Amino acid sequence: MEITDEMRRHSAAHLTARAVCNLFPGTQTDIGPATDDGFYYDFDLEHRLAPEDFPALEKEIARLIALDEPFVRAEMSRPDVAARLAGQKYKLERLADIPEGETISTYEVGDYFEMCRGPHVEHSAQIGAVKLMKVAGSYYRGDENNKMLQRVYGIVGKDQAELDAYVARLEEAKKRDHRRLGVELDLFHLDPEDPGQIFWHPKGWTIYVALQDYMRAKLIKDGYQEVNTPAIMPRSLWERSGHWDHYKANMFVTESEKRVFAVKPMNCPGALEIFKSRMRSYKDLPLRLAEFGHCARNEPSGTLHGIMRVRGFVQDDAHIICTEEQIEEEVAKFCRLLKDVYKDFGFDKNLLVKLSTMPEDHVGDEATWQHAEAALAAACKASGMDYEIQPGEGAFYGPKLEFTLIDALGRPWQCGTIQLDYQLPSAERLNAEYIGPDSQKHHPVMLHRAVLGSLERFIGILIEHYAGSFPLWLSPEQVRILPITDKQVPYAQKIRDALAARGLRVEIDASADKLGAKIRNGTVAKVPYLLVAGGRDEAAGVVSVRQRGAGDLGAMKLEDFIAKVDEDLKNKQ
RNA sequence: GCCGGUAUAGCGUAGUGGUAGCGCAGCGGUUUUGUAAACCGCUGGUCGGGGGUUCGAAUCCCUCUGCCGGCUCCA
Repeated sequence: MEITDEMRRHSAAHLTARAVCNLFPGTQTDIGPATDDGFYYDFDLEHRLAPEDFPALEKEIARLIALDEPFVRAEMSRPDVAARLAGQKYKLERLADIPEGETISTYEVGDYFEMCRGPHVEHSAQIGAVKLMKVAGSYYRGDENNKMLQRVYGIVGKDQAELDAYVARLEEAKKRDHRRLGVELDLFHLDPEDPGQIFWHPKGWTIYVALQDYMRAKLIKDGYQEVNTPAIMPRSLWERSGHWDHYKANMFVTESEKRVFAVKPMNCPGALEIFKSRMRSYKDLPLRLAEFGHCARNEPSGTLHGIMRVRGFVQDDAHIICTEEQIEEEVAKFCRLLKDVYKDFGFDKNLLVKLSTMPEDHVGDEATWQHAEAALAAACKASGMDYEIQPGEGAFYGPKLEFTLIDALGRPWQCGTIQLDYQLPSAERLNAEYIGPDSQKHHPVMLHRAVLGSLERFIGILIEHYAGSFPLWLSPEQVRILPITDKQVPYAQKIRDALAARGLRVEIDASADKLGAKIRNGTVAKVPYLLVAGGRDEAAGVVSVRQRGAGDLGAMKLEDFIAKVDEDLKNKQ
């Protein structure tokens, strides 16, 4: 039998549970699966587990591995399993979940018994080396109304060397963390006094604007019209839209002269207000209204994360108001746009596509839902993207496609999305109408969609994706000119003016530093091109080009450098 | 919001009950330099806020806030 990583991780989880039970008698165990990069196990015990407990636990795990006992699989009857699990209340509840008639398998290693589907390693020494990483709270069955258990996370290596290599990789990944690079590269800061709100510094805002301009050009090419709607809108509107009932806890509410207003958490009502501002014909559909709308959501404090999850952010939002027949083509059109955009950033294998289907709590009849889900699926397939289905994870008003990107530490973030909405334009909500070919009034369907998701989150992903070394077109400082002595500063200014006239973002390092230090500073700042301008260069009318990652390219004429830069910009390098 | 951890200068950190240190950055000066760090000097901290224990608290306790790791939720 081939021993897989998953088997070793899952088996390590069992031994971790055994170790915790050995060291802390009376521990209640829940479940402990393998994950993409290790495993976890959930426990309920009096003692608060802490990293200080890890050395003792790891020692015990190592001891159990060294015993090299076999993992013995058995199939047992329900009462027999229940008898063996006596006193383990979570295990017994899990046992009760298993449908009648299904085979119940168990694994036993030494004196440790567990109900488990497996598969496992044959004997414990095959696990390798185990390291515990962190302990965190986790609701039983993932339900916030349940008791919070203690979850221990661990990683597994075939041997100590592989484990060490994995830990080293994690350390490297941490260096890409956007929270760290954001400060190091002077892109933005977050003020503890105003949690979840971003202060964009000149360099970060340059990236932001470059990304927004890029997206704007794509939208206009794709038949969108850009609009802008108020940041603060009245309670009455939010009541009609349904947000007051369903989303109030996440809204910042304010007041003026006894009237209540809320800062918008979403842009959709604004778009529909524009649609409704005059009589519309079926000939106006699909109407694609794009908005870089700034939204404020009062997210729970524990969910905030750098610039990925904040309370103030801008979506590259758009609302497509169309007929039901137009849904499929509009979704397909969106998928093509998204794919085209993501390709420019090299997102491919770290992209997950999910189709979230009808939840239990939903509006609308089932046939409509099925039609809508099929339309999303077909459009997704038509653009050549594979998706996985998340049953019951759709919004109450419609199904959605979610496009999730992975950050430096392997955490998923939903970025792009397209959601079908029959509800908001309906008579019960904002009552949007158009005149059909039959001269009668009809309610349109609305698609909420974003390609990047939020600019803030997407830039966070980009910082980690590029490890701060942005491609030329996004780099806040594209070229830095390094005069070797004060004498070349006028020459440097001449070059700077010539490049700036072409729209490039250029700075001069006129400090008293030596060339070596200027190069180091430019390298640390991850500037794509450093142009050395010394006496020799000035005499020859050239610049000595140093490219990020490639090093010294030697001297070249300014027009040759410009041609090179144009090439990079064209290729989004 | 929940569970756990944590908080020392802009950033990285030392300091376990007895006068808050170091590196980098910043600022001033000297140096005018050819491909990853010149030299000298200076500034900067009511040790996250509040309360308590103590003759004395960065250090021990309580509490609030932020942050970190997860969970729930989400762009």
